[in-house]
Amino acid sequence: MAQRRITLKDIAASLGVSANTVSRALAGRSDISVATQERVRKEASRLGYVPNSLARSLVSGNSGTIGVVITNPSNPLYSQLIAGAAEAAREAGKTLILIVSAEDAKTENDGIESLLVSSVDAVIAVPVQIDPGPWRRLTGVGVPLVLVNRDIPQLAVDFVGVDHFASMQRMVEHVVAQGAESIWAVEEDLDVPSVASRLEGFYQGLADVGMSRPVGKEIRIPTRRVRSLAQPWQAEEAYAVGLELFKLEEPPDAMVCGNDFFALGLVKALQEYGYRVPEDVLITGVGDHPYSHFMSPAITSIRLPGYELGAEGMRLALSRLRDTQQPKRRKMVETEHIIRGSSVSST
Amino acid sequence: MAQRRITLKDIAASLGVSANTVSRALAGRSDISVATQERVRKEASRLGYVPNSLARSLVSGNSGTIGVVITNPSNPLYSQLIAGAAEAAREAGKTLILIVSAEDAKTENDGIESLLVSSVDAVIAVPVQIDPGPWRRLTGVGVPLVLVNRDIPQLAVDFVGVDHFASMQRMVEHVVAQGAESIWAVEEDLDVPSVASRLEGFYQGLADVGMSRPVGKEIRIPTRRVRSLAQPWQAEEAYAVGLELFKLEEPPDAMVCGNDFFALGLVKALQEYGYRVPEDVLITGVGDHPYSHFMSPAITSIRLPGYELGAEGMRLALSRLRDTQQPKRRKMVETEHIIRGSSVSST
DNA sequence: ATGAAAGCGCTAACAA
DNA sequence: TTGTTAGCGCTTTCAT
Repeated sequence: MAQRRITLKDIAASLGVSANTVSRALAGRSDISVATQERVRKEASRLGYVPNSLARSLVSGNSGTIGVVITNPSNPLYSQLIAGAAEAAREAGKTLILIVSAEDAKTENDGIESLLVSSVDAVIAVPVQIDPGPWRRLTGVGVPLVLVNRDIPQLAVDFVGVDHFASMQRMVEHVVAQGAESIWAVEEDLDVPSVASRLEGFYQGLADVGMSRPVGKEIRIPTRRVRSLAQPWQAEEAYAVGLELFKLEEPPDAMVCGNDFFALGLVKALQEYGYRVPEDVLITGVGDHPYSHFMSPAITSIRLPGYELGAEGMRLALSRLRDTQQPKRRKMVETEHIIRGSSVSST
Repeated sequence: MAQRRITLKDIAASLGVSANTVSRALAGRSDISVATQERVRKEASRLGYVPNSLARSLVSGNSGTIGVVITNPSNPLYSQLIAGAAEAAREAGKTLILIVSAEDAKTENDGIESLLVSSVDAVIAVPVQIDPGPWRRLTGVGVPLVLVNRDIPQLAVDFVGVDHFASMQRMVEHVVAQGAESIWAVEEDLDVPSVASRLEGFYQGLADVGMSRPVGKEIRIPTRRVRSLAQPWQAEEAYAVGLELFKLEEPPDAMVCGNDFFALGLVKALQEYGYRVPEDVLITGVGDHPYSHFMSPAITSIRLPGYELGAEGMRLALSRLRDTQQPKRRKMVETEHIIRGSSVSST
């Protein structure tokens, strides 16, 4: 069963050469005769040799692994990010170590620690905490860090993200153009830059059209950290919050949500109170989740290119691995407003 | 910037003891004086010591890493699997190395190879290929393998999955009870055990109620491997296939789909031809994706506990790590039929 | 073109 | 209780 793995030494012994010769033959170095290279290669594959990257890394000083820290794979944005990062890592021959923080600072810290212990060559992360301290554990020992989607300006590291501010601002303009006069923003209650930017964009959008806070209102939906890992909680929670809310007051004529799950839940809650979407209330989301196109009404949303975020984040990390000194880069990937039935006034 | 990392030797030198003493002090071994332990610990944290797991693994023979091989993170089942596996790994203090095979055998093989090179202690995998060969690369050198959702009986390794056969059989019984007389199965065209089991269950369900193949028909929707990583393709593809299909022939009175995305796309295609769901056609899915409850009509589905699959798979792997000799286990997790509007006859 | 020796950071075995 | 030695598997000098 658990037979000892073949090492360079085994090949060397079997061939009557030194381990060193085997090493260089397999590395394809030019200072070794072609004949020997061939003999070694053949014997290696005959014995089923697999290089031990642990030993190799110990010598070379880099492990060939990249840490990826995300908050929640059940969020389509982040599952696509994983896909993009994995594909880019594969292309580069790097191994991907995954940390799931579950939107929890403690778990994130433990994850950072374990990445340090694992000697990852670089890290790309969607941070939970704004506190730069824990992340400096990485940058402090020279591990390149690339932040994705949520920036921490104090860290001054590479960043790839989307312009949540402008996206939401434009979404407000859209619903205003559709005749909305009373608009609510619906967001998670996370204290993270992406949510903050969208809320700023929300108020800026209102101001742009001469509206002010009285016609705009924030609904913050509490994040359920625990359940979120097993199942996205947002739609159900938005539905429940909506039911309670609409019992007390009339809904506005537009609700711009921070993600499509919220839109989903609110549409259902609204319908239970006899409101129609979009006739009575316009609804928009963010993320363009794969089902949004197929709802009735289809959900207006902002497409966030999660795959690109992951792939580009990985590329930035690999690039910095090659050149540590290059200036910090800040890359924004394009979003796309996809206007669908849920936000198009029928009047 | 990239300052050299602190090693045991640094602490030893700074304290005037041997590296070995430091090692054992930090390991909390009993053969070291409490006073020394305290001194060492304090100095270690003062210097910001982080153990090097590469070196540790090289000595100990196990890396503390578990490989997780999935086909596609954009599939909610597998994104939840990742979450479950990650959480279980975290609890056990293990590091998770992620491989995304993209439903591609070549990519999967490369992934297996890189897991070998990485010296993972164990692997849990949703296999693409039925060919046991590549997987024996792992089992052959004593790396415990746990298969999830898709079994490869020839390998005779630990398995955790769901009973796709019985689930689909029961789903057929359900639509028949709702009055369906002509039923189509809609599946991916993947040659994997899960799909095969559902199709067997489909025909068994028909046979159970005295129906035979003429009233049952298979629609196989081609898997789009490339696009699938960036975005789930199933709903769009099912929609497109549906449009073409219904142009040629009338739909049956029930369609049982292999996943909720297909159900989504087909409902839309049906509606474009003026058919109503569930009045004219009953539709069911598999997976109970997070939006299915919120569609109108809500989609009947089979809940697959992805998080549990991942967590249990990881637990099986860890358990085998502790005891290599224990008998192979085959664990089935419960599914749940969630009957919603899309499959409830209104007559 | 090849071999011998040293060492990456750590732990286990054996001394003292 | 602590230090010394050896070695995990590999690569990089430096000889030969």
